Amino acid sequence: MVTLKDIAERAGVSMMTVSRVMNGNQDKVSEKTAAKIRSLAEEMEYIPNSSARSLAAKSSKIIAVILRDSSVYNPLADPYSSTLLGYITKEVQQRGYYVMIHLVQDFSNITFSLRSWNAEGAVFLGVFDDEIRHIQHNNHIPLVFTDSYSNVRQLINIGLDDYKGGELAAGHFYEKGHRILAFAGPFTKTGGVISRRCQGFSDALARRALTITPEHIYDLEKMDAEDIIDTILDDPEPPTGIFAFSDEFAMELYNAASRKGVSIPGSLSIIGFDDLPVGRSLPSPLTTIRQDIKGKAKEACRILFAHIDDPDKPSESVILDVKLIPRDSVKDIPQI
Amino acid sequence: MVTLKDIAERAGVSMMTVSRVMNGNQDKVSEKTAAKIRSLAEEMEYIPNSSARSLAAKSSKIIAVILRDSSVYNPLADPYSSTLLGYITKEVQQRGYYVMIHLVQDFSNITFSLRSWNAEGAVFLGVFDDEIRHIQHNNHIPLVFTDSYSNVRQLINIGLDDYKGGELAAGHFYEKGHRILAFAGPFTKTGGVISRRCQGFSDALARRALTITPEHIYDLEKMDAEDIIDTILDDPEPPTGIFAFSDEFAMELYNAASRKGVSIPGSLSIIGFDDLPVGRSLPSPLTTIRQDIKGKAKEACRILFAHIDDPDKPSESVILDVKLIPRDSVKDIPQI
DNA sequence: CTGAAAGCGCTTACAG
DNA sequence: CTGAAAGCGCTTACAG
Repeated sequence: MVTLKDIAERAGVSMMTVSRVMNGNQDKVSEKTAAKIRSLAEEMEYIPNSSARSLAAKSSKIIAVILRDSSVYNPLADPYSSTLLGYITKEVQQRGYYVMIHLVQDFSNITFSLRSWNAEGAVFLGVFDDEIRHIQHNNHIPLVFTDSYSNVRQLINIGLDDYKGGELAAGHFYEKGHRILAFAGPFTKTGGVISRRCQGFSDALARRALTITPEHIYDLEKMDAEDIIDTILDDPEPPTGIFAFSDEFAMELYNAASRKGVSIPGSLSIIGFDDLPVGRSLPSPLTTIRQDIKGKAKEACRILFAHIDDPDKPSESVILDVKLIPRDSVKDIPQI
Repeated sequence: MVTLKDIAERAGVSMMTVSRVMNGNQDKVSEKTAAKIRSLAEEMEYIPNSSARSLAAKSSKIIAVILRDSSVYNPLADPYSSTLLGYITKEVQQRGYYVMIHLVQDFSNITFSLRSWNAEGAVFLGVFDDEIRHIQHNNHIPLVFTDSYSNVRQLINIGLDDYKGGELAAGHFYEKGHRILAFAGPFTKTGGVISRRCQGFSDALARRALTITPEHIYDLEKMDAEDIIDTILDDPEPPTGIFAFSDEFAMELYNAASRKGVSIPGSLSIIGFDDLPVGRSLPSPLTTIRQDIKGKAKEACRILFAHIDDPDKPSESVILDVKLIPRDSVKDIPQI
């Protein structure tokens, strides 16, 4: 293993000079010496030891990305989370930092890992509302949350205008002539995000003198796509349109409907959320609320690194816009 | 920050004794001292410094997971890769190790990262046939490849019986009365895996006196799902069944067909590969070749850690079995 | 069963 | 522009 010392000896300088050159502090080294050291480093295939740097400089260049784990579920099987993780990793690597993944069930562990590796920052995917306070209290590095709704002040969060997403869906259904609507999402699990989408949806309907009845709010903690279609089939006043909390679930609904002979959008219209590639390829391409996942990753990392550079920067949250993407999964119902 | 030294002082022992207790080498420490140290460590919220341990012991507890990156594509948007990554991460964490992700375009970089962090092992996702030799030459830690076909001896690879997968698909189509078949997959990109699936498919057909014509091998580097359906629609002797290289693409085909009024399996039958959840929820649930992604992750990690424990262990490769899962996307064509 | 010494490869904080 | 000294928090390899 080639070390700074080896290079220093062959260059006839001290370790410090080599260290300075390797770290790009070359304003303080003569260009001649610097060039010599650089070529020597290349020739000798010098690779700096990250552990040693981390120990001495207290700067690890490690960013932890933390996802909620469960014993039954693989968190990276969710396309939204894994896509976001992919973009975040790209952003982090581009800055010369490294990503360590942590799948956690319990948050007492996370402090251990963060501190043990002296992580310089962390990004949390998924919803961790309850634990935010606790996590922030124990970790004094920049912490970026995504999709969190929390009362904690001094929070860095990259979120979406979920409420507006709900409004857009309601508006679109309304314009297309739909009057009885439903919402489907997992209510307990994903916390704030889902309830905001539902709230925006129902408020926007209320403004148009429409109400979404409690029976038309399908809780995915209690039923799946097939159950929903069955329920609709038995419903004396069935909804003509459903707003699904995600494209992935919209697709499940779509397929469950097809299986049971309910045509989309003929008998039932659907609006999804996310605008994942899968929606575009459905037989009737999915009308959806688009969010910019890549943009979310970029913002998360921009803010994260701004805080790493300047720890005293006041915390800043970003709410990204969402957009209605009308495609073919919502039927046009002429009003008499 | 609490260090070994702090605990040692309060316990009235040397750092070495504390170190031994923290690392579980307690056979060499009196139970009384050990208990005292353990409770002190807990009280003081001691968290070992991984960088220091890594530097001193030359054991980092870091496993690198390496995926091929591209400037246009997000490798974690692929459900197979991200699912596998998730399971691998669970396995690694369970053993008290840490996962660092590396998305790489060029393999000269990977040696840098591996060495810099003193990674104890690496798992490669995706296909890296050409570069395997080079990677192995530069890195002398356990390296586990997945889905690789390579001539390199001394290779640790966790693969699948892709050829058999092709045979199973062919056999199933044949039994169901199909006589003109097609294959769809990206030929240049994914290297060996795809061509083995295709070869198994075509060989098994040949054994039944059927040939798959070159025009019926659709290369996804040159066309997409819609193009394939168009081609079939214009085909004087169209295939009645397509074997798609992945469930994800099978779903795209499925939807493209529906959009163009080609009913599945009425006019066109499809067999996928992987058995991802998405296939099960299609209107006609997808017949597919199942692979055990979780099992692949478990095997990869089992072998990886076996080699970390014993570096002289001879390299061992595993070929996991695949299985036909008949569902509803293949039509029964009665033979006259 | 326990400890003193040396060292892992780097950086910080000086001094010149 | 350059370097000698001290130290980051741990483990290895002894010695007793």
